[in-house]
Amino acid sequence: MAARDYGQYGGIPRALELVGERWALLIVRDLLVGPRRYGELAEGLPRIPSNILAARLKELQEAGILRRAPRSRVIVYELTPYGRELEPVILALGAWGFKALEDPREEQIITPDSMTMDLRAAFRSHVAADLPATAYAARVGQAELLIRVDGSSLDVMRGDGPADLAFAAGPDIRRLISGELAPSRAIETGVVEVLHGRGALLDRFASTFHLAA
Amino acid sequence: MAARDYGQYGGIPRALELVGERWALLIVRDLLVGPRRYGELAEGLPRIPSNILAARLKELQEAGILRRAPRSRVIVYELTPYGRELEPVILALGAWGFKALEDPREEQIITPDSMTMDLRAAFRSHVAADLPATAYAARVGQAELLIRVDGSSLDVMRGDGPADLAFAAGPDIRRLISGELAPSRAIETGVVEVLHGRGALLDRFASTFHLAA
DNA sequence: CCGCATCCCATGTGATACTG
DNA sequence: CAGTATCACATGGGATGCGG
Repeated sequence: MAARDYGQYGGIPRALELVGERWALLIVRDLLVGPRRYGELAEGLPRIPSNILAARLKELQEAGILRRAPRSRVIVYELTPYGRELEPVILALGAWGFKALEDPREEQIITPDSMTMDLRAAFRSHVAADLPATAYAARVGQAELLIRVDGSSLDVMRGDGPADLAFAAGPDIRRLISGELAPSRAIETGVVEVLHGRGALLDRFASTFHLAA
Repeated sequence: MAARDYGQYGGIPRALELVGERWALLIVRDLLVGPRRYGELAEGLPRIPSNILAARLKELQEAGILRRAPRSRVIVYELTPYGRELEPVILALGAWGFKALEDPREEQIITPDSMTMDLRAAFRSHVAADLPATAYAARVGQAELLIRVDGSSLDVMRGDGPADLAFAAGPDIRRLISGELAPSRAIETGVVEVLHGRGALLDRFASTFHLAA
């Protein structure tokens, strides 16, 4: 790539040369959830122009961060091992940015992949380790996620499924994760709507996923 | 700021809105080493145009990441507590990018602040904890650094001073830190020139600072 | 001199249209 | 569906200017 140069020799300038261009880290974020087709990426990044998506995919590929892989007649993009090493960076960045979230603007949407990575960033494995295994089915905006916590491991999948607690919420779920809003209050005020299961399990959810300013 | 929008609501898009613009993270990196004046920042970022530096400083200030602080007649820029929380992000990014470093291009320089943060990223505190306290005086390119390791704590200062080992090196010191080049070979081949002290201490340096692909 | 602001041009980006 | 092509525009880069 060797695109735009910062004139410096060091780890950070080098990283920014590789993934510092606009949209690049969002593409990597979505691919950290799993391999994606071109159209799936475009769908998850609604405002990216197609020429930019194509250009970034080419650059990230040349940088050895992702590869095009043929999967039974269709092509998917997947991270290379080196690309997957960006996970700590993305999680740290997401945790930091999460704390600066304000109320969503009109046009801002929540995608399944973005929600998945935010949950990973907010996941407190040491807390979860002391809690019983739990499955949550969450609908947040457009995103339908099946969240399974078992010991200190977290698995987030798209779609629905059997769960101990099923709930729907809007972007205000951020207030639950930040601790700004207690679980009981979240239900009372309608920020979270319990669809199935004991609402008390939302306490467990809030202690498992927490990211405070 | 609310500059360019990604149309998504989440931690990572939010972070990129705040520090995703070109040069922003390099400014934060230098300020993580310590407060800096406008001219010092410009000196450490040789290729940044002055209008961009001024614009970024204003944006980062409005985002609550840094503040202008008057220090006895002159103004310095320093990180706010929230800005300092970017340190894990910068270190993770630097560690990742370090592994992708190739041979330096002609115009690429090493600045004291960039070298300092790279050393912090490569520092293995658990290794250092088992080694005797050591002070290194390193001259790498333009940068003169005094590196003091004591237990699991690391302190890097600009300038010279008393040290157990003083050495000079070029950008190829990367090969020492990546493990590509053994300390003894580094001295033999002239990659590292020992100025003072026992060359054997370079072994200790290499185990203290290590970042392998 | 330091701390910017202004100007101009090259390049990257964004919206739309289009093609294999 | 998976991208290219085109073109208007915003941003970045480099030189220069300028007030305190």
